[in-house]
Amino acid sequence: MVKHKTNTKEKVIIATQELMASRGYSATTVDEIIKYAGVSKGGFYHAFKSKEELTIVALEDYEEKGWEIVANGAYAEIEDPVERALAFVQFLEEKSGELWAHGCLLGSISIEVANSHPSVINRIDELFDDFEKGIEVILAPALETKKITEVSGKDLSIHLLAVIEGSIITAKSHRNPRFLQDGIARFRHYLGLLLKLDGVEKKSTHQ
Amino acid sequence: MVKHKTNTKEKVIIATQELMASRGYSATTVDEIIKYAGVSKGGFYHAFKSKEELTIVALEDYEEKGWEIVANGAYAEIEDPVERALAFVQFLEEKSGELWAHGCLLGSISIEVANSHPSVINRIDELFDDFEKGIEVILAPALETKKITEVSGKDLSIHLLAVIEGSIITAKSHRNPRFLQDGIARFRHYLGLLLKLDGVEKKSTHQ
DNA sequence: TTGACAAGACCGACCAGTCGGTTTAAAGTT
DNA sequence: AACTTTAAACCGACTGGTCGGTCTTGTCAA
Repeated sequence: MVKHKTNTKEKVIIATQELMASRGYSATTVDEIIKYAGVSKGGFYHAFKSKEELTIVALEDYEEKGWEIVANGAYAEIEDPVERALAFVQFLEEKSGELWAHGCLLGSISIEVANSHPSVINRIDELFDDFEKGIEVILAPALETKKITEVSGKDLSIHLLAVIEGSIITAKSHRNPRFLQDGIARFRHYLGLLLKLDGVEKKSTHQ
Repeated sequence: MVKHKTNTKEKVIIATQELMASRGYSATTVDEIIKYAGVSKGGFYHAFKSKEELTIVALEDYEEKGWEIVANGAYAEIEDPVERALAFVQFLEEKSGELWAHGCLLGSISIEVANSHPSVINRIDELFDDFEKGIEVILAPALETKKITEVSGKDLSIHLLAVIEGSIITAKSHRNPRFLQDGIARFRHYLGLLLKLDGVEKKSTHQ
């Protein structure tokens, strides 16, 4: 297989991720995608058989790239499980602007396709599960170390994802990305209380 | 001015609220709305001048009806501010299926119109603010009673809204309304820890 | 030659919105 | 009560434009 210089697929996928994360599925047209990507309509339909198939590919690529950034954070080298879990959440907080600059692709799409595009919502379901399990691996050891049984690692990872998705919505409606950062910080505060630590630094500067 | 009794507006508004909450703005067509409402195209455009104007009216009505349900909860009669705040969150938990049966209209729309329909997103911004202030009035006294200053009532009300919006997304993608209930319960757990209460009952039953 | 793409005309379905005409019912007239 | 008047409420075929997707022709690199 010889590699070509111009990769239509990649450009289209990136355009789709940015446009759909900020506008959703229906409001993002194929014509907009190809214009944003600098690609022709013929090239587009040579690379993808439909808008729906492209969406699934874009979702999978989004999960892969996103998790790569998360998995390579410095927190991973901390040995103490409790400190590692808290550092992980702080890492998300710091990288939130980069990770969800245009919104979350999974969240933006899942809202509108739940009853109309089964193949898409099924894939989103699985990708959310992957994220959840990845986060659980980081949070659960902290709970075990502190012998906390009232909440499971799975519960916490589901909740963290909900906080992120919800904070993206409030950040969008208020047109202020700080709401996302503060939302994650608030989860960290919860986690700190749960792990019975004192002095977890926090900020609250909405406005 | 002669008054004619009619319910076209109301039927259209209800249809719009249900359809747009579950599909978003772009994916909800005017033809679908009128079919769902059992109204003609002419009747629709006699009552509303455009889809965008209808959306704003539907949002305002949504906020009004939603807050009416919330404001009339039994929690309001509890005198102790701490118990009242916790009962309020539990009330939301119990009513979540009714309040957000099809998703949240504000959340579903805000995701996709942030960069395309300024008048709509401005109104959503204000309506979210109204909700926030309404919740703050309920949560802040609990913090004052317990002399908690590390988090403000405003911070908490913003966070609760984010948890609800985010949990609606995870509930939709996993096709399981329990995620919403559990998300609110998790916030109640946080609030309980914060108010330094022991024995706040909690549940965690994700599959 | 072959495969990856460019360019863009074109298709039928569907979109938001329009328009001329019809129905309804309250109010005025007898 | 029986009529006419009036205007709002309502109807649905229709319009211009956009949608996702197809198709043909052509370019260029390996």
